[in-house]
Amino acid sequence: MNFQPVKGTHDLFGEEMIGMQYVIDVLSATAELYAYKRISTPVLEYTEVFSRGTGGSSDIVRKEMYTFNDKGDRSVTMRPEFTAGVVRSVVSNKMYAEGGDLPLKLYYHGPAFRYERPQLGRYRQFHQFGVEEIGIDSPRADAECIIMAMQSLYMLGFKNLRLKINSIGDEESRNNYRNALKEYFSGKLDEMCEDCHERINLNPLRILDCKVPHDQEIAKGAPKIKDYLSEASESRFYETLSIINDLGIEYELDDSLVRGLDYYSEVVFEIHALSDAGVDYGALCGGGHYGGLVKQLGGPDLAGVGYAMGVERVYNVAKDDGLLSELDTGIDLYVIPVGEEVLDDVFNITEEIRSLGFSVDNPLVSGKLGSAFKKAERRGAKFALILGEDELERGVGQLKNLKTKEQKEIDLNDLENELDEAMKPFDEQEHHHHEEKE
RNA sequence: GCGGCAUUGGUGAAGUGGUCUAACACAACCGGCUGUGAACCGGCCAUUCACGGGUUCAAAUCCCGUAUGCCGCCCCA
Repeated sequence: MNFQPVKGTHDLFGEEMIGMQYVIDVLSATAELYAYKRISTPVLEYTEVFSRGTGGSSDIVRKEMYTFNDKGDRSVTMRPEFTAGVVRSVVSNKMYAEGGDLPLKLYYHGPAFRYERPQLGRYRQFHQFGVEEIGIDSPRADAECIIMAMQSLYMLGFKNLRLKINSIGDEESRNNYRNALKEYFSGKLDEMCEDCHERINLNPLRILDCKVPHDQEIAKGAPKIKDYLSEASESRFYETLSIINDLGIEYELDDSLVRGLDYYSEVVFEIHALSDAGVDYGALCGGGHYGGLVKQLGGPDLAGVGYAMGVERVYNVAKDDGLLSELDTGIDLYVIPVGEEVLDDVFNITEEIRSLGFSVDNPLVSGKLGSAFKKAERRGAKFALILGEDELERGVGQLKNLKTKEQKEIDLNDLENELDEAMKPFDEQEHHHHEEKE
């Protein structure tokens, strides 16, 4: 028996776990700065939440979902993305009715599932972090959302981000545009790939996303969405752009950017980053405005805006760029007992130190002093506290700074002050570290 | 879902049909060494080369299938 993890899934532990957690912490902290509150919704939803919410024309819903019937013969799906589930939750709980504190500002993170061919930076079980702002319909809200996405990546230390942005307009704009595209492509369909034959009926916007070179050539001559935007959509788009621009954030207009999910309307965006090593992990972040989704899922006619990030992708680029190299993963202290006789006392003293708020460990069993030091090293301990019979009799311990190798005798009856004193330089160091980052 | 490449111990890997009961290195563990992490020395560490089948006197090495990984397509975070 040699079990492997299920294809496209992987175990998260050690350095990677710490790094992923750090990424999530920074993204969450940024969301909190923008007054967002965390929400957690179920992994499982009724399939209809996604088929109606995420949209039946999207590839995600059409062929990438983990869908099955439960023992009660209900069709359920493991979420392929969060937005539909979060909006469903907003509607189920009538959050919009709660004292009228709109807009709702919600952030989330957790695993999502798509049945795809695994590749670098793409897994079947992967993690998303995202935000949804629901109940406000303003270009300023859209702009704030985009700015927050950029800001949270800057907080992680990213320098070279590419913000791609486009508007796909309101319902009316898109209908007109879709018709124009159908007309343009229908004459050229013979030269185009099979997928595009389907796309023209399902959602002609998606043809613009086609990666087949010849199709791209044809798509270049296609009508542009910007020529079909209603006056309202157009002015709204330029207002969003000017807010972003005023903050000095650079963007790139990309009229082939249409996004794969059906609920988007008006402004849509993606953030890309190549790692310093030149590795392309794909879009780090994607999102946009959605006008009709809340209503589509049975709620009132509320607009929303949001984005989602791929946590693994963000982590991978951040790691390649060395942004995670100084994460502090060690414990404060490792207590080293000398001799079998002191184990009980060491156990109790360790507990006492924990109650003072320091992370501390000891080997629990007696062994060679050298191997205890090695354990301390592997735990990343900043200090070792050596305790033998001699010390315990005198009520003292040998506190050794494992980095500088300096050792001094401390009073065990005054552990709190002694340890606070010893840790001080480390706390300051960490403090500076954070300041540099922000 | 389609196409390409890959898969040797905890890790990096050598090995392209017999000399492979798989080199070398690192790590781990044990001991020399029962109060300070080193160095040194000794020991130990894949009867087995992803899994299943085939070819052959002989296979880690060739062939087929399966699984997984990576790359491209598709799609997306």
